[in-house]
Amino acid sequence: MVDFIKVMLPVKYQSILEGNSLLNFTENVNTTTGEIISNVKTAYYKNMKFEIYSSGNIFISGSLHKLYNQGEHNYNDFSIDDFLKTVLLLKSQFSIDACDCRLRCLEIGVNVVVPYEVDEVINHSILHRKVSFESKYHNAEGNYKQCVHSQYYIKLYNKTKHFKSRFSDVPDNLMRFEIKYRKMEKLNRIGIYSLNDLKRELFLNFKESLLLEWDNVLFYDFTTQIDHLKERERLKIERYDSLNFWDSLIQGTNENYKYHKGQLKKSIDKYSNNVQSEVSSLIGYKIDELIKETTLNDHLYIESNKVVSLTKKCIITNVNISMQRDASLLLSHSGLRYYFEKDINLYNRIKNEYLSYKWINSPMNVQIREIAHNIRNKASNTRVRNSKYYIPQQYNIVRELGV
DNA sequence: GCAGATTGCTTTGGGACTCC
DNA sequence: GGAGTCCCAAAGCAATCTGC
Repeated sequence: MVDFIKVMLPVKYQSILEGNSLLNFTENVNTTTGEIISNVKTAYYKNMKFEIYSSGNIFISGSLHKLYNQGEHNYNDFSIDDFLKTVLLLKSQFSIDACDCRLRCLEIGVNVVVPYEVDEVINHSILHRKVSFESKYHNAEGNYKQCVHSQYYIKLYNKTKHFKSRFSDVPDNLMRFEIKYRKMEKLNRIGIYSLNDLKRELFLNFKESLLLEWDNVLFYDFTTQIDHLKERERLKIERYDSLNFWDSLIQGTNENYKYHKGQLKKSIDKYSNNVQSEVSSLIGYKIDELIKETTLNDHLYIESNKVVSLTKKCIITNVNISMQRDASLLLSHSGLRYYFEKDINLYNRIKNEYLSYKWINSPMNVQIREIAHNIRNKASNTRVRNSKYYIPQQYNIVRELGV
């Protein structure tokens, strides 16, 4: 959940960092005179930047999430336990105490697999608290959309697009929603001053903030079905998809803006899948998963997972189905429920692939029933198809494999 | 024996294609 | 253009299995 940080360290760390063999500090030098022309020494370690200023100020900045991943990426989940391990890594490798890390900047965010094209979701996010989203590009982060407020930024990323070419296990439709606090006032108000203040219980505040700010996105729902309406009514709703329309409203009275926001909400409730609310639930689930107490030392949890570790895989989805009954060949209800509770990313990937559009708004138990149904349909339809193509005496590799 | 979980098979609906 | 055919995905339904 915690990603980018910028912290200030006390002056005592100058000699500690300069003496650390993992850090190679460099300075800008005039190549003709040999004179040092900058007032800062800089070193890099796995995406983290270490700066020592001649004034005595020392800063570390970068993504803790990427540091945890060897400086490579931040597309996977970064739980509170992973964060705490990374803080311990700062201590063990650089002798940096979390309580000495005075926060200057903090980014919190969450990666969720959404059941839609991420670009569709991002492109229909129009405003955040009356401020429009701008398209941005960053060497390390790729394309993203950002909304600038005086104390914080809101950012939306398509992580699949950004990382898929480099990492094969990036899930499809992976969206990142992020708040970057560039002023500490809001965080100070809830007692966050240093890295050491980022305790488990405070992460519930982060959940609240992320959900609140996602809810504050003015979103035109691209699943809105209004073809059947009279043209006049349809055009009234379609104009809500235009940034220009909302821009003109922002210039006008607040009442008018609120009226149209209300009308947009009504049309979303009436004619769409309510994508924003769906994504909100996914963000909530994901955060709950990231901040829950670790079970790594829980004996019963380890024992129960031993069963799952005896890898027996579904012949269609290729996921582990050891939690189902012994004779199972296909991922079914209990397996899907297991993944819904323990690996929502995987569950959503399976849901995206096997749940038809018709059931997308159905209750969870119905969705699970239909996902399981479609998985066995796939097995059965494949079997029927193959039986047509192969004559009985012919060697059939598909039959041999049991598909 | 019963309820729920799991599976397999048949039927249905719709899209793509061909032919007249 | 529309009738016929093929193919595929999804829905419907019944049978079997499992745990209590």
